Amino acid sequence: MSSFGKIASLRHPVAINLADRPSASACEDCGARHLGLCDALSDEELVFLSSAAHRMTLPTGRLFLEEGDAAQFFYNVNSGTVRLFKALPDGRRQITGFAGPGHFIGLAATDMNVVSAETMEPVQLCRFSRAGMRAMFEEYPALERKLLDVAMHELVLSQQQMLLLGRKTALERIASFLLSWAQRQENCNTGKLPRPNAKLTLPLSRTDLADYLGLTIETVSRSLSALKKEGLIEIPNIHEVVLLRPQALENIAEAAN
Amino acid sequence: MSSFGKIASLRHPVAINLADRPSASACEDCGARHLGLCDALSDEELVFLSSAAHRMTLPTGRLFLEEGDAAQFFYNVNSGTVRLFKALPDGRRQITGFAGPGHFIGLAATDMNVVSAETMEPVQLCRFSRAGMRAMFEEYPALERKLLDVAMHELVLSQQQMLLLGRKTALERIASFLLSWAQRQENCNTGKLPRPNAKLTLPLSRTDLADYLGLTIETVSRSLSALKKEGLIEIPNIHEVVLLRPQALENIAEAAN
DNA sequence: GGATCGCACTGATCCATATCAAAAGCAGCA
DNA sequence: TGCTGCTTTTGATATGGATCAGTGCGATCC
Repeated sequence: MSSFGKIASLRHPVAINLADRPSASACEDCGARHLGLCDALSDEELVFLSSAAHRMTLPTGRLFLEEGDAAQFFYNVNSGTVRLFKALPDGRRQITGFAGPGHFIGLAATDMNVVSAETMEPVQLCRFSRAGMRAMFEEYPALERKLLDVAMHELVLSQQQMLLLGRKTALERIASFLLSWAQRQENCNTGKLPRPNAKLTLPLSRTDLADYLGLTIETVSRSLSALKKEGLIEIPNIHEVVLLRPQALENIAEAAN
Repeated sequence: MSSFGKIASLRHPVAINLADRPSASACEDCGARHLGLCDALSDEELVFLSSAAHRMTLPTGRLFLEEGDAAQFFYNVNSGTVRLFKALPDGRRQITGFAGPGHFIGLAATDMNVVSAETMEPVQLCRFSRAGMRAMFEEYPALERKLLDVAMHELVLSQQQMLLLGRKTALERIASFLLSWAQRQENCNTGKLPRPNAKLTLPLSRTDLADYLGLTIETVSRSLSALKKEGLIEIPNIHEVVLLRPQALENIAEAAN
């Protein structure tokens, strides 16, 4: 099997399709190869890992990991989107992140899960036993290296999110979110501003958005309307946003003045 | 040299005193050994790593790592406390965490630092070159394993903090903070509630507290006063808090009702 | 002991966002 | 085509915490 170019950083979501390696191909959005782990491992190692994984397909709205439960497994998403969240007894909910193709779920756990995970669309996953994780690391240090990269990248994102939740206004949160989501889907996190008129697809409901940004759905809706009225974005339908003036959004998001 | 008991999880801060191993001893607060990395490495490996580290001492209020700068080094704290934060151009600040003895700083970076770091008291650190990190990992996989544990634990904490910042009220934030700080210093993060009348030492100013909890100093002050008036805490002086009724604090913190 | 300075606390007011209420859009379905 | 139920948007009002404005208080210095 041919070798693939090294992936320099984790700006692009790291994908492993352990149970289905032939499906690894150029990303239709950005052209990069979502190989991640596969890239770091020999064929022999891959065979081993594939056998350790269980491939599953889940329908929309399935809660497959619950905060407080024993952490038996960790997962790697192959397709679809998953929301990760924590909740308070009275129902208040904070979404801590979204996991798309290539993302890992359930790494940041001790013996219990610290977040819940629920599918937002039909989702394909590879499931790994946490118990066997240590043993896998012993045999395949490359796996561990990749996971360390992933964890450190997650940490960077969560620090950004803390700034957003702790100190930004509603409008700034929405602007920040639109840009970061564009990064995520359009330029594969190159750090560049999306081009004008970039079209975003949001699999999220307004409720998800509110729970991710620490706002209410009404405030989310009003802020989006405000950006629309100012001519910075267009909203053709609920699940699409067009970024007419990304630079202006960036100025709002980073409170540049 | 004698071998030390395995450290089962990362609930206890992981300390490495690479440049000064003899100082590793039983924690006066909890009796556990703050060995962390040392525990995972052989003496021979330790000697290598010690030579890779530069030991430094910094005075109070020293900004030694700035967001946006090239990420040359990462650090391990030996003594003292460091605040990690992100700031917006207009001066708003969000503290993303505090690093005490045994904590790592600068791991979650790509080629640039994503947070700034500033000492809150006189601090002793070991400094490592990031450039040499990969090479160190090749030679000493145990180092990587430990860092993965650390990163995953940080992730757990930051998810908790997102819930706090996005969804909790001022009073809930203060109560949550007091309990988590107690965990940190008193029972070495065993997950248990601190005992009644546990005394906390806060090296933080009210401004730090506000910037960590996403509040203003006035609200922090008012919330602490409210808890005092209700008889849940006592505040002998600015840098000390006595938790008279931890269970009641927990009820507030987790919105149990 | 008194003056000065930097924080912390407390009170009064304001405002950004939450909450409450209703209308509008939209998908599924008979 | 219209009915039903759900989500989103928009409008009116309420409120938690921010902002503004003192006051208090302990440390340092003379």
